Amino acid sequence: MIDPVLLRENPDVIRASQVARGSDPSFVDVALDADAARRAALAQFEELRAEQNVFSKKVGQAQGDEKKALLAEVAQLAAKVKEANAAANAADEAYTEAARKIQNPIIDGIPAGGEDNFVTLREVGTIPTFDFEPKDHLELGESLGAIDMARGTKVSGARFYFLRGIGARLELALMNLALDRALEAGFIPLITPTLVRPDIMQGTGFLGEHSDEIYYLPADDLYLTGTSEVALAGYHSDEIIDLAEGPLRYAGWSTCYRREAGSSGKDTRGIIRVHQFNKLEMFVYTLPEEAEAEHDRLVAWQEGMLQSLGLSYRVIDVAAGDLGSSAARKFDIEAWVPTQGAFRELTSTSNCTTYQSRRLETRYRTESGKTAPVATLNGTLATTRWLVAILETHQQADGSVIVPEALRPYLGGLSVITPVGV
RNA sequence: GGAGACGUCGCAUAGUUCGGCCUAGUGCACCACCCUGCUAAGGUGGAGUCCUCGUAAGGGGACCGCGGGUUCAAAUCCCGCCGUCUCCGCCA
Repeated sequence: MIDPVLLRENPDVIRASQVARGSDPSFVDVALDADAARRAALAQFEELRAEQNVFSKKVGQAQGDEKKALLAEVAQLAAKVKEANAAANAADEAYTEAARKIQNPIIDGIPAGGEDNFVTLREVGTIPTFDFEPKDHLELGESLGAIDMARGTKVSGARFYFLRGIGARLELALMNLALDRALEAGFIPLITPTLVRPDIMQGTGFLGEHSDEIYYLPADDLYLTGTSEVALAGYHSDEIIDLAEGPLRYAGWSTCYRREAGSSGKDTRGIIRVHQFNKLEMFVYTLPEEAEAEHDRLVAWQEGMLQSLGLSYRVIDVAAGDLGSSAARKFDIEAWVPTQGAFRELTSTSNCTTYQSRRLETRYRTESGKTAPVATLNGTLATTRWLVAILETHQQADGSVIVPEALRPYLGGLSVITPVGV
């Protein structure tokens, strides 16, 4: 939800943001009109209600004929109040609807344009080269006994898989490494619910543009979350939180469920794009003026992970048109996937400024004692997809894979994964 | 799934019988000041959230789990929903 004060006082900023995103700037004017109408309707209702309150008090004290007279007088007023109340409610809803169509104003200076207009901030690591024909992650995963796609499909359908043996262990090792890093940085670990109620799904903004992507259980009126961000954002909804001791940083682990409805035919091979995977997500509640610095810290923690795993990657500043509606800026980190000859997204971190917290009503107390919306940020610290880059990057000619040193302590010191007997 | 009880301004509670005396009382915690010399107690005052009008001082309105209804008037009566607790049933 956008800041209504910004809308009223500085609509041009929002218009410019809408244009940069490739969205419709006319929503701004619709919302402005709706805001004015809403306030007028509210004022009218409140005036009538005040009048009615005065009368009601008198009626309560009056007796006999005087009471009768007052009741006659006030009867019409009651009808008017009811009408004005309905009008004010309708106007308020109209405003909310209009305001929700406006996306979070982008942070000044981020690239304009769509998916292909990102700016590469830096490339880190050397792109691996092989003096043999590298295998892709699925071929490796199958020969290592780590990924079983066929049985995943048998049991659950396309885009489902089993991680088995070293594959299962590797994923747990990765998650544990990420969790330890998060703990070092002061994050509070959370294992989150993956089924949430409609109001939380709505509040986090996922029911809008992502609604096709979401699994829904009609018998229970619950949604399966595609990321623990949903539960983490809902965690402090409707609360006034204390930021005096610094930001609240949570590391949420959960399984994530995605329908991948719009991506048929894309990434059908292997575990790059699947209906179910695991993720450790960072989520931060902080002061609005701290948000950009925190955003940089989140990227730094992500880069720390990728570097420890010996992956080659680039950090991109995602263009305005490719942002979700809640994000004011987004950095993706993409790792080199050798058999694709391309960088593929492994992490994503968004600065949602106060947009998300306004919807969910998460506030803090300013020094003057007033409440104000907090800023929220989120970012990936590890997901199942990372196994793709790890396996492919560290493969050797004989089909074995070298375990990155950072993961070895979590695998009982194992340094090389070798193919299982075929 | 069945039966019952309950949901009040940070926490704990009063108020719901019989609608208006509730501008929602009290205790704890909190803030300021006073008193007092001592790991404390006491006194006085203040303080909720949200919207809105106003340069301001200061007004007005909404909020007693959520949403409707009855009424001149709802914390209080009626309906629906959500949640919590207890007992029973079922159960990976």
